[in-house]
Amino acid sequence: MIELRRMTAQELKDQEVRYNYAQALGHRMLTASTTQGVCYVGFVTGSEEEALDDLHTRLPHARLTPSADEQQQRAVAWMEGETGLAVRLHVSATDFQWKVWQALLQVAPGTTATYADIARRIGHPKACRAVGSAVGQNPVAVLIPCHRIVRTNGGWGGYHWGIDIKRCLLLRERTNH
DNA sequence: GGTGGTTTCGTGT
DNA sequence: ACACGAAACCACC
Repeated sequence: MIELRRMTAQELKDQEVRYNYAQALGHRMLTASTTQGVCYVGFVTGSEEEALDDLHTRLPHARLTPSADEQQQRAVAWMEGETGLAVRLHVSATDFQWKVWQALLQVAPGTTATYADIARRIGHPKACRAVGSAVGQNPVAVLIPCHRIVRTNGGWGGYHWGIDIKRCLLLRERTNH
């Protein structure tokens, strides 16, 4: 069970964020959290510093401290298949991004949806391109399954952390479900 | 089946 | 006000 909680503008402005590196899905990952929940999950595709840069880009006002906590550990366990635990997410979003990310949570494991599907589902049937942008800005990889969104014409679409990782995630889910 | 130009809309500047 | 996307559509070859 994934609980999605939205940061207020005030929370975004002055935020204590703890971050920690972990191993999941056969990759090195970076997780981060506020006192309210997990605010970032990303793949470490290069150096740890580069991964931290990506986190800092998404939360420019956060005060980053290296530290682990229970919500981060739950997120990692969830990715490894322990989906019984509740994981609380705490993310900053525009109204449009909020609708898109909630729609992503409705896409079941082992299945995919297209950018146009998501556009229809949130009531903006022509905003497929804007949906693409919003999907790409998802700060919580895997738990908010932006990797399950593909192109109408059958293409893979893109992936913030590299198309190879997206393919791995989809192939893995396809065989496990 | 593949390519290229056009449409479309939320964001960051 | 303007340019840019993790897109889609249509025409044309």
